[in-house]
Amino acid sequence: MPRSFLVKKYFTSKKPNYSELESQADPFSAIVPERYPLAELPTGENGSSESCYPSGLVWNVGLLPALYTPVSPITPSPSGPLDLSSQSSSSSSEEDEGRTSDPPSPEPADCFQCSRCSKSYSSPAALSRHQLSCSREDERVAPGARPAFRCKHCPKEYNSLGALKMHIRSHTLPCVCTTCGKAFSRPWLLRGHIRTHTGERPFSCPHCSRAFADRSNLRAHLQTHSEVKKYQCGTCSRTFSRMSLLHKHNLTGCSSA
DNA sequence: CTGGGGAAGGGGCCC
DNA sequence: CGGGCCCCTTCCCCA
Repeated sequence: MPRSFLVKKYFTSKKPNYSELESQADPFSAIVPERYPLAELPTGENGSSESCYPSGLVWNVGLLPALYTPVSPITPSPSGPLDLSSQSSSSSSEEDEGRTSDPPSPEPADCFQCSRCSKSYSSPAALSRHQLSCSREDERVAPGARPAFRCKHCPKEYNSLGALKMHIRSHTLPCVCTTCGKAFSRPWLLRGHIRTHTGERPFSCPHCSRAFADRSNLRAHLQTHSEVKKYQCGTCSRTFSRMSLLHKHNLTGCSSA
């Protein structure tokens, strides 16, 4: 599956107006809201609240047999699923025609592809990073017993139908932003995305005036206020606020190494 | 070049 | 079983 964050962003308003958000009286209430502060779904001309369609509308459960392969040793049932090659191709063409989160592929394809899951990356380093987690994932999925459900869009396998269904959403991308048409696998991903349109930032830093649309980004930001950061280089003991920074540090060669 | 912010993906857990 | 949320992770972009 193409990963949307590998393609150039096409949203225009990159920097929201922070001043609109600094008026929050109690930053802690914003950090730990009593209820998760759902972004208001756009209404009116920006679209209806149905930007993410209820599962019954777009996510047609009846299609499931066409989307996974039960590989149960008890029920081989080769005649069970539909012709999945045509199914998956029609589905992927559907993604290609607007359901995908990617812009219409003006760029050359990434040429470093994972042999396990077929994801593509633009550099060998990115691919090798991915393969670390991908192989761990395989081991997790199949520590000994063979998983029961296999995705028809990629080689991933799961030992529960629920897990597979969840995964398949990443192919079907049923949650569509009515503002920009971008599609997402889960409603809360769409809600987070909608905040990029509305500028809503419910997660405020208690130490400074910054606010964030995403709790994880706030968490990463909080590391920048900490003297000793979470991720430490084993060689030089330098600490970093993000694992990606530590990884970069290691890639570029720790000076103490 | 580096650090940090923004945006997004996905598995796991809980209800 | 499904939806919602948490948490971690990844990558891009920019100052």
